[in-house]
Amino acid sequence: MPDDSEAPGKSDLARTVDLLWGIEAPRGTRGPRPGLSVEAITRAALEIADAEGIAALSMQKVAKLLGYTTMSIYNYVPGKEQLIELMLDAATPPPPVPAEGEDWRVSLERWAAATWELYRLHPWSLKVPTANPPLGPNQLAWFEAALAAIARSGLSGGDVMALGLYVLASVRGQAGLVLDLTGTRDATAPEFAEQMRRIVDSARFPVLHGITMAAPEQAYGTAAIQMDLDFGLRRLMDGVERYVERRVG
Amino acid sequence: MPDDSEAPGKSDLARTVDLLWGIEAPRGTRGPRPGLSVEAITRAALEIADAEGIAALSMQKVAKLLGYTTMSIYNYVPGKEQLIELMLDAATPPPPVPAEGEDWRVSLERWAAATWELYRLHPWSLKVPTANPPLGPNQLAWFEAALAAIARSGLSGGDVMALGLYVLASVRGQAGLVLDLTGTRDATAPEFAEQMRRIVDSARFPVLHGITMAAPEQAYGTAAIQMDLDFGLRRLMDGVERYVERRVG
DNA sequence: GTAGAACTCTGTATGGCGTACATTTATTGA
DNA sequence: TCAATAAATGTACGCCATACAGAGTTCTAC
Repeated sequence: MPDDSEAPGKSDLARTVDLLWGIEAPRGTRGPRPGLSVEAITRAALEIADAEGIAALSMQKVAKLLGYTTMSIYNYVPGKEQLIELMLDAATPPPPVPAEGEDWRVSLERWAAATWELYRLHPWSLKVPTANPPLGPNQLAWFEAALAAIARSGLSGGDVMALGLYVLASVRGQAGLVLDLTGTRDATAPEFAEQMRRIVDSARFPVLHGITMAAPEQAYGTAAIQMDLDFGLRRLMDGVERYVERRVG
Repeated sequence: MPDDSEAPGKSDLARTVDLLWGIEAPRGTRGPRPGLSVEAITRAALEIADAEGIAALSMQKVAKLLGYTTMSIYNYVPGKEQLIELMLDAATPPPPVPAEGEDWRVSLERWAAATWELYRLHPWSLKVPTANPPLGPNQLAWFEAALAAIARSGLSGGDVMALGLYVLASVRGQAGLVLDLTGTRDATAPEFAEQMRRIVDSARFPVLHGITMAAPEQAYGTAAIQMDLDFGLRRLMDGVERYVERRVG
């Protein structure tokens, strides 16, 4: 692979974007045929992260899985951080396609559920040390799908973006909270509930106490929080409708 | 410090909770007076993370900052993971106190703004590799404050928790997205906008294209996203009011 | 008063990590 | 055929978390 600082003044961000979009400096014909590829490396890394978590991902493991030495990876990917950004984009499938004439609320709910599922499949993606916002083609397409649904609600430009970010953020946040709870290991929820009971005294945390004592396991199970997400999203969309009605009427 | 596996069957989670709440096995009187403390160690670690980010936090740096050897830290804290959980709780101040008779919406908005500010002050806290949900006294008190505000909206038990988690999640999520944008370094936003312009073509991403081309810098600035958060939260609360009215009326 | 238990702290060592750099090997255009 | 180019390897550095052994300090039990 040729020198990838083709335009010497190119920023890290720009180079990352090139990589994500497969914009490569044209490679010369001399030298040995490359045995690896950015795609193969990304796939291998993804496999490791999905199976063992992001903490277990190392350049050495990726290389070993592919049958090469560690340093050969660096012929294709500038470093671990960029590899992770490639992984994030590769883990994002095409977004759900709304049916013809589907209500915007249904589309958005489906989108949120699909996003949730995505984070469930790739829990590491929430804990990833990244400095850049999502700029890969798949991640952009995913977000575009949310915006397209929201645009059908009657909101205008800036508000569409605002709501899109809000919904994305809330799903991410919920997923993060739940994954903290369930972690890789399953069934920590009961133990968590037990600790809650130990700690949450009624004087200091009256509201929390009331809810926790009533039904702790239920309040903290994965299923419960999935329902919380639906509840919040529905209230949010109710509010949007009211907002649109008021602006129009 | 005495053997901390006092009750041998104690789980990791239980031991972490003990640590967070300062429940220590009573320390014997023999041996040298301890020169360090859990608090001092936590404070030092917090200082490093706030200044240099979580990636720069190492046990060696904490120890050096305190003038001790690396391993002496392990007399007070079982490992790095638990230290991070201590840091998370230590970074959480007492929550804002609502004025007498304050509207629940105002309380919740204030709470959300304060939470936002908290993440702005300690950006590392969003990227932290943690397996446990927040169980420290300060983090619980913070969340209790949100629940207390929401409880005044007229929602009932389970719905209060659902909405509390939803709002917390959305603030966390928004903060995470913004911190990806601005990072530690400031003013990546314009460069980000430039890359967006390069990539977002109108055929593939029509909605995103429309918004981005209209006012890219504005759409991605920190201030803008802060306003997005307010917008989303208001729509959410509108929806809650409608929900409560319907259930009551 | 003193032996030794209990405790803190240090020193050393292990195995892992990301990646810089120099070298070897394979391929091809001149 | 040979210099250029690129892929792949080997070696090395400095960092990391933490296990373990031992040194030094303080108090309890006798």
